[in-house]
Amino acid sequence: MDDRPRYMISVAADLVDMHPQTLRLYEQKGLVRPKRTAGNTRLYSERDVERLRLVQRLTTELGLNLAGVEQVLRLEDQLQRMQRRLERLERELRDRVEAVHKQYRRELVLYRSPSHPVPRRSQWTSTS
Amino acid sequence: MDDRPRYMISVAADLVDMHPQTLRLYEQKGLVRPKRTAGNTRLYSERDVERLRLVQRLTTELGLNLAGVEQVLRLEDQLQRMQRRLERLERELRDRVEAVHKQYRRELVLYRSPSHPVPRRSQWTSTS
DNA sequence: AGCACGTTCACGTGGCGTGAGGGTCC
DNA sequence: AGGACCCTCACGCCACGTGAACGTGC
Repeated sequence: MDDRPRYMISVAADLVDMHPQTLRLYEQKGLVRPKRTAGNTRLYSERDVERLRLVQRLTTELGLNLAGVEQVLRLEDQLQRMQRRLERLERELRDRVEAVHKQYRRELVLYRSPSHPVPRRSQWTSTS
Repeated sequence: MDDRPRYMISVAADLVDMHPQTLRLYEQKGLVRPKRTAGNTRLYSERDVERLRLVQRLTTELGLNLAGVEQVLRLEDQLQRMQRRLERLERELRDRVEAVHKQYRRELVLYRSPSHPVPRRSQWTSTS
């Protein structure tokens, strides 16, 4: 949650076990964007460090070059947004169906005949 | 639609303007899987050629290495499957809501009072 | 004053495209 | 028999990680 910039480059490099020069290279390629102090010193946030770890996994374990890392980061971001949209849609499906049921229950109370009581909903909702 | 293997390697290489040796390299890395004749000659399908073009775009235009291409192909495939699932879910949402409406319309016909005609649906569906 | 930061340049390694050599199939 | 296929090996280039040199900030 608290994601303020805090680590200068040597600390960040230690945290992810990489060469400081490598971190500078990654910034130059636009893969991480650490903040800077007034004196131009890089400050890496926890999120920056996490991204560094991801880049490290992609390069050392999977052997991607930096152009590939950039594309993979882009696609994974896109995938994550689509994932969220999908979950939202699933929730909406449940809610909308429920809303329609509620609505009709209200209407039935208004319009039903006194001699014909409204049956329980569970008896006339067929779908699971 | 018709996607039979048909191009031997020199023809496929001409089609995508690449070196035949490069195509063999891509197969070795598992990026394309052309069929073979009984005499062990590679035969590329239209789909194979299309994949070659994609690999070409990723390598020459975007500068990925082959490990990166592999990951990007995997992610794009995943993205496409998720896209289809999303469309399916959107359709389902519409259909389910409609199904509930239909169900209640039937019920209202059965249970309404003769002195209280059922109002038009457009009047008691509030949500957009 | 000293140490870690900044940038730029140089070097080594490895991936990848391409060509050559030699064998096999139609 | 010739040409295009197969495979393996070799070479050159470029990306990238790393170190050095040198200047600047705390």
